[in-house]
Amino acid sequence: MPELPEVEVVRRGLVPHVVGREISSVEVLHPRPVRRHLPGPIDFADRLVGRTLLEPARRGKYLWLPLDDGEAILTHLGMSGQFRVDPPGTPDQAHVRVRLRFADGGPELRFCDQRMFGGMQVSDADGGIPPEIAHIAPDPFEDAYDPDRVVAAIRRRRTGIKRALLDQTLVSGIGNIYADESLWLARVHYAQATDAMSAPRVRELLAAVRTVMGEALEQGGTSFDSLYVHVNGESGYFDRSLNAYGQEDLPCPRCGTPIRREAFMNRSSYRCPRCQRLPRSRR
DNA sequence: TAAAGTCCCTGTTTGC
DNA sequence: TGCAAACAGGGACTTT
Repeated sequence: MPELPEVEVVRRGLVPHVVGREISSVEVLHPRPVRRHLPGPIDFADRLVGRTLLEPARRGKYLWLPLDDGEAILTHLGMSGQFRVDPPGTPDQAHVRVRLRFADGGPELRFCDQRMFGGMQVSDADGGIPPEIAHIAPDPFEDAYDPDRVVAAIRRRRTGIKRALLDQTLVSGIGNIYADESLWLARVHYAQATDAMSAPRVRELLAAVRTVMGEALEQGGTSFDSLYVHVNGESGYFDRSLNAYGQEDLPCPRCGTPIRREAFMNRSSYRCPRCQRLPRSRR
């Protein structure tokens, strides 16, 4: 499931394959992945033909391919989206939804998405951040990221800390996996009340977020059951480094207590029942 | 199956 | 007190 590190790996992987290439044709094989492009699939295709791609950019889990006219192809991988680069004529892998062909006759770009939570749309980005994602906060690796502001915003909330970490308008790029891993590293319970956390504690947790996602990035991202792969089809290795997520009943690497899985927000949360305890309520 | 991330809807709280 | 805006939480969407 692609979160920030996986999306960044994809972005870097795309750079040598798309920059400076002119799109010659676009094939939309399923309407759902372009559902956010309100003028429809035909307009989506028409708008792109003849355009040249610039260097891919990213904020949080969103990735966009800027075009030479200031617009951009804004994409989100959802939970199973992939970009694949393959020579023309290569048999399609499963779930190819959109295909871009290029004027140079070289490898084509395929957007594959089994579960179709992801999507693409042409955005009037005007050379900057697409307006559709202007409400998304900077991610921890951007220059615009300001930890002080994020700490303050989190402490103003009245909710559980994991819910706040997953709120892309506070800080972007964090999904279920890295939320659990960061909470484990910082020894924080997922349900910890945000307004009861000290500023240094929140700052510590945000530092853990950066640490965890930075390490994942170095290892090429996390991979699960082939849902996330590099543009060449290879998967990342960070899943071998997970300490909490998906580790139910396995010993906590820190204290040996079995990791527990609990339902939270219609999802699973993994935590060490010893390292990550909920403090007694202050109210 | 259960699992994922985002959007949308609803209900509540806050601020002027 | 009244109203609008912001916030919080839950479900839908989709596939295997």
